[in-house]
Amino acid sequence: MAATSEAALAFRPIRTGNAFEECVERLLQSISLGLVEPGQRLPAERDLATRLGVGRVTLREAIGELAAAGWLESRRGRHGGTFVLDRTTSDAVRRVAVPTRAELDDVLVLRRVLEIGAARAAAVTVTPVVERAALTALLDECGCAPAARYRPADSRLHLAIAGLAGSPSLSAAVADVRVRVNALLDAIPLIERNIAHSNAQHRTVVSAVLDGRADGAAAAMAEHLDGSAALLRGFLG
Amino acid sequence: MAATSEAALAFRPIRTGNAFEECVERLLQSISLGLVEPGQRLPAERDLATRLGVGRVTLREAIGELAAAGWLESRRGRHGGTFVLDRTTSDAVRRVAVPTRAELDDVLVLRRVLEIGAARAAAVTVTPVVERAALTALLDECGCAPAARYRPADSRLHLAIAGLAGSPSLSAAVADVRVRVNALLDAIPLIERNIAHSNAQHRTVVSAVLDGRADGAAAAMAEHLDGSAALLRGFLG
DNA sequence: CCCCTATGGTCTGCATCTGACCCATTGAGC
DNA sequence: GCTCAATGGGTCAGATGCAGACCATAGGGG
Repeated sequence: MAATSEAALAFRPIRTGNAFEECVERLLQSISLGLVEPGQRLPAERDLATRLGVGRVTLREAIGELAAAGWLESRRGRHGGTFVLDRTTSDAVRRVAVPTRAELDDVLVLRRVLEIGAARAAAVTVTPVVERAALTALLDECGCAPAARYRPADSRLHLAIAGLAGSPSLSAAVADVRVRVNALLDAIPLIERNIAHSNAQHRTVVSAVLDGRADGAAAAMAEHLDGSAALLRGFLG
Repeated sequence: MAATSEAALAFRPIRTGNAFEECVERLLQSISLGLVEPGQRLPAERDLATRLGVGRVTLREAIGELAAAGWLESRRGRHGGTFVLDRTTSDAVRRVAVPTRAELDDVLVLRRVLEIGAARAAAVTVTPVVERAALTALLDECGCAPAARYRPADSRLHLAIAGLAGSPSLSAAVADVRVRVNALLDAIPLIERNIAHSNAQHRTVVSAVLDGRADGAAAAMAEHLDGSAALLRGFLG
């Protein structure tokens, strides 16, 4: 039995899909995580292709697909570029493959470990004088965002907290796991009351982080995540 | 400044190398993490290629490279296969690119978050009656292993603890970060006294996990990791 | 002894991906 | 108004990667 799980670990897949699909995914993720906002311009194709480590043709195919789906728009010329559209129409018909119980547990356990650990590490590392302004601004964005834009604002705040830990790899891992969780959250209703509750918990987390209270930050984050996990298990489990 | 780090996150590379190189890496990792042991047989090429998500030709090139380097040996025929060689000769001339201070911090912070979180989760999930035997066996392996085989035994124990959390994604993340840390550890001397110290800490961690003491397991793991981190920072930082 | 089976070894055709090159478009500044 | 620079748009050759078919080899069972 140990041998089975060790083999699963040793011989797990190297590549999940082709470069084109991964490009589409990554760009969609950047939008849904709020890392690039409506109206904003993406880096130039040549630059972006280099950063993503794919060929320009491949990147262009991905951009083309997202443009056709109404997420992006490309403009030529001197100050042209590829721009993120607003898409408030919320015609996002998300394909939400119903997750297995095992898949749900998998991603929720991973998120718990990563985000609680990141919050704790952030509290230890933080220099409040520098970070207070940024974090409170993100808190406000969460508070003011209309329901349709809540998820990206929420993600940005969480990523900012994780980023304070100072480990790019940790930030990337948190971003990846949030993408997986967001896909699940899109399958369940977004209730106004839950948003308010979340915002209160956000304030508690940020306050603990800024005060350097590691255990407090971890506990507050744990409570926050467990609330969202309970929602997911209730609707999907 | 926030925008910079967000861009770095959103537009980070999709693929780190080609399929062939990643295959070589993965197979080497499986060996160095102790997931496949000397004398053991790998899955048949067709099977392994499917699991890794690469073509059989690509996998064969990777195997060929490792065979040329003395890590693997292929035998044809009815009960043939690809076997892991012993390589106690320790002629492993590891290319150890000296890491930046930033890279060192990056990987150590990530490891801290993942492994402490995993140990805590393991303590909550564990069913001692089932797991006690497996964990104590791995503890013994660590205690008895000659210095040349210590690193794999150590890794197997850590991966087993992480595996108790029940999240394949978490296990994979721990495996990945341990590979990175092991590469650094290979660059510094392996001192007998440190091994003894590590083994004592291992016993404390396993005991806390089996008793279901989450905070105790986390604290013990933190102490263990901080010791190794201090060594790395001392030699490399 | 012969045949069957599970394995590594090899070849071929096709899809994908990449880097390099040139064209088309737009607006800013001279 | 002209020119220039920055950008998207497109094409092509070559490299890489992949699925499938087939061959070669060794051992086990009839």
